[in-house]
Amino acid sequence: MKQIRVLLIEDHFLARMALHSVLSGHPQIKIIGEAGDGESGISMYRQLRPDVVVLDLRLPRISGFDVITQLRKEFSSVRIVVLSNYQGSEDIYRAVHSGAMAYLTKDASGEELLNAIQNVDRGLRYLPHVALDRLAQRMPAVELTPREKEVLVCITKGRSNREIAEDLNIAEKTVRIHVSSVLDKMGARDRTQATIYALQRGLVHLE
Amino acid sequence: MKQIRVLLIEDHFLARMALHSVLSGHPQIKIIGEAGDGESGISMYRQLRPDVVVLDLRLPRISGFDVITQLRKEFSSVRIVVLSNYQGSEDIYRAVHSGAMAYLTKDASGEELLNAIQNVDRGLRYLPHVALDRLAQRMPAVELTPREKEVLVCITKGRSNREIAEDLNIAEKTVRIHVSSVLDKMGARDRTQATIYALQRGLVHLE
DNA sequence: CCCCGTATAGGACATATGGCCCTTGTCTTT
DNA sequence: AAAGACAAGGGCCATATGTCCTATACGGGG
Repeated sequence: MKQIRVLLIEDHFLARMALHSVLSGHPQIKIIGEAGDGESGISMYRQLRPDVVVLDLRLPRISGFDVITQLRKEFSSVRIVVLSNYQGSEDIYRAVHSGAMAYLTKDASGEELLNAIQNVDRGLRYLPHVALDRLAQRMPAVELTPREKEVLVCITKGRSNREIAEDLNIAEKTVRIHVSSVLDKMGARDRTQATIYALQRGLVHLE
Repeated sequence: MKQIRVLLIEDHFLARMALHSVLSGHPQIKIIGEAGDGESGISMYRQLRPDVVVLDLRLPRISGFDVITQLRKEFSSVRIVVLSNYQGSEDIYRAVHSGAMAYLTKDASGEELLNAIQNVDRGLRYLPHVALDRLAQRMPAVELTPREKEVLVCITKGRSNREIAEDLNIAEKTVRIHVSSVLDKMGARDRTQATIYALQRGLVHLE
């Protein structure tokens, strides 16, 4: 029976231990490598050519998204299972559209993880109901323009229109325009709601 | 050599596996029970009387804080190590003041966890620098009154002053008063900043 | 009994915010 | 060449937000 060769890319020690003990208990899985950050994860992929990568999205230095993009560029057939703490629609969307084949949150069960890995190894997607719901819920995906994203980030930092104008070296009038379209596109009534939605959807993150 | 008898209270399967594999690998630790929610955790404590409890703060149904409070009421000498995803000062503060002896985040190393358990078993506190920093940082802890907390919660849900007035059945004028003192006490300039701070400090949580 | 904290609320006021109108200039796509 | 998206900005205006001052009422602690 063919074993699925798995590479773990996960910075949290405890989470790595968890994955290790769940997966190594299963005869069909063989963990052939573990990386604690994106760069070493990528270079281990180059050397080991695993069947499936299990990837955390929040990594030090470079993000999980970057890892997906980079791996897809070099190895278009790479099979990636994303394992994230965040269930914001934006993270799911970005991960799937970067080329991830599965998206699990860290409250997943062992079976779910196993199923995901097996499916992904066969080239099939694996998205739990929650993830699909979030994606659908996001669907009215009115994309923000780059400038609007910048403005949104400022808003979620608690900056006033005037301050944003100074930050971006534009007139406050222009900031208002951008704020208006951001609110419109996000379905928010004011900047506080926009901030909450942006955080919920994973468009921005705290700290 | 005396073994430390540990009870795990943690709802996430993967996290339980992680704790299990980290701790059971160490000869000085013996896991004598695992619970997936607060109620069963408390009843297992009554039966097993472990030396140390390792507790997650986010649990289904009743919170980790409630577990701490309840256990402290019945067993004043209970030794609790809190393991949380959240590093907001409010969570740390509430956990420590409820009677937790240690506070670790889930990016902790194996050694840290082990040290924490050993210290706590001997009746000593174990708070990493980060946790102490957060506590200190919180210190200008101007307590919000009950009403102000209610108002703050409404604010962080994106409600307008008028809506809050309807929610709480008071005049909008009164809401403004409460909002003002909330902003003042939190050092925020407007409701958006208050929302951000409240989330960062763990005073409220999303979803 | 009086003071303080809390919750309630009115009046007045300055400013921030957000909506609606319109214009200009630069790119890209058709 | 025309159409469309994006960025920048002016003018006008209604309303939301937040502050200051004053006042009433309830409750507990000194």
